[in-house]
Amino acid sequence: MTTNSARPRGRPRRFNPEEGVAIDQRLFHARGYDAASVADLTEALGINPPSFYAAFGSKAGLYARVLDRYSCAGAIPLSEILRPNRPVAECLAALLEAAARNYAADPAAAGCLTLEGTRCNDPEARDAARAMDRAAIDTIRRFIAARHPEEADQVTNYIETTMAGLSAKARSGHGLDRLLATARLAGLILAQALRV
Amino acid sequence: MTTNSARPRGRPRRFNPEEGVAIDQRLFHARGYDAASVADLTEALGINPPSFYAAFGSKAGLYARVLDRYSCAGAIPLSEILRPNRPVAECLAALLEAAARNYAADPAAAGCLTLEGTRCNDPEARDAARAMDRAAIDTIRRFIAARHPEEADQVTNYIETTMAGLSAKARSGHGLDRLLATARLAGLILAQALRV
DNA sequence: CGCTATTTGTAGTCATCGATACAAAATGCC
DNA sequence: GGCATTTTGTATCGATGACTACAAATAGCG
Repeated sequence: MTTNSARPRGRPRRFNPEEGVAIDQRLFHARGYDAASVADLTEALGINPPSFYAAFGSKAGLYARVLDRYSCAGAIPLSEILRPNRPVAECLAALLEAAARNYAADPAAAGCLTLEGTRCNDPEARDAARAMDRAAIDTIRRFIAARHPEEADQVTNYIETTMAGLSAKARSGHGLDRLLATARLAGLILAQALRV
Repeated sequence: MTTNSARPRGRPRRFNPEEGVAIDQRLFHARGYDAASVADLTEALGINPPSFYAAFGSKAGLYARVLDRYSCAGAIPLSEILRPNRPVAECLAALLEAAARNYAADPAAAGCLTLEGTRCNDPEARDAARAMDRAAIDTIRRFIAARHPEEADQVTNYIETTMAGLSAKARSGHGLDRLLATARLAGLILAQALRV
């Protein structure tokens, strides 16, 4: 067995890539994928382009890691909100409220990182964001279909559209109060739609 | 009085700027402001950059003319939908339905040109789109406030958020059927919200 | 101390962005 | 015809985009 030294062979890194992902996550969230340039991303990390590309491969590569991190740190915790032992309409109303709170939590990085990412102009980054978005939507649809199979498609469409609207309005300056009021109003229809 | 000749003095134009605005309107709508390059815009018109800048001043200048044209040709006809002699909730439900139809009308240029324009990365174009958006929102708010002053702000927020969501989802591929179903579901809450 | 491996900083690459300089071309006016 | 005026096409401009070639620097290993 070879020695498993704590430090690898060559010159040591002067920055921590994991911390870099966290820092640039905020930058991507604040400015959007297109408007966050590699020059911005490297400057925020205090490194030069070669270190950036050695660590992350490409701008889109870093963005993929940011999206992964976002699902664990920053995104709405779907599994905590969509509980199998609670009425579906109640869960979905809570989801919309959580979206309002989440999207308004940081005014400098408003809206949903993933949802906004699905609208950028880079095909690779856009596809990565869309894949993440689809996964979240499928989770919601399956949660609804488990108890309301007939209404699952329609209500899922309504939820994702409302969340997209909340994210868009958060980015255009709507604060917590307005988002929350809208989310609650939007949530009122769910009980009817699910025939509770 | 000087002679008002039909044709001005110098070399005649080989293209019609008004037609150019109409053609590039579709291009802006299809790709978004940022992704539609001046090279694209001039090629679509069959002209070279100098003719483009002589006629429109700048890319953002053309976009301002496109937004103006959109309000007359392409956008939702607010004045036809928000009728003072019809119940407010009914008008707003019709507005959401019109939005669904309008945003899905041309799959290659989905969503609302103005709403999508408010999210671009060029400050000048973004401000122009935001001004147009604010004007539309104010029209809606005043229409509601005329008969439901207490609920005007909240319901206006709900309407603009829902329309932003519909536009976003139209661009992400939702067809007429899904948008319409969502718009109708969203419209159901209006009667309750306005205490009719 | 060499030797290898890896990261670093400098200084670029090439493509594309929006926007222009300039002279030839095409018209009206006299 | 000759001049003034305006648009045209060609061929760029400088700035910025993502990305890299290359050699000096810094470590472990023998």
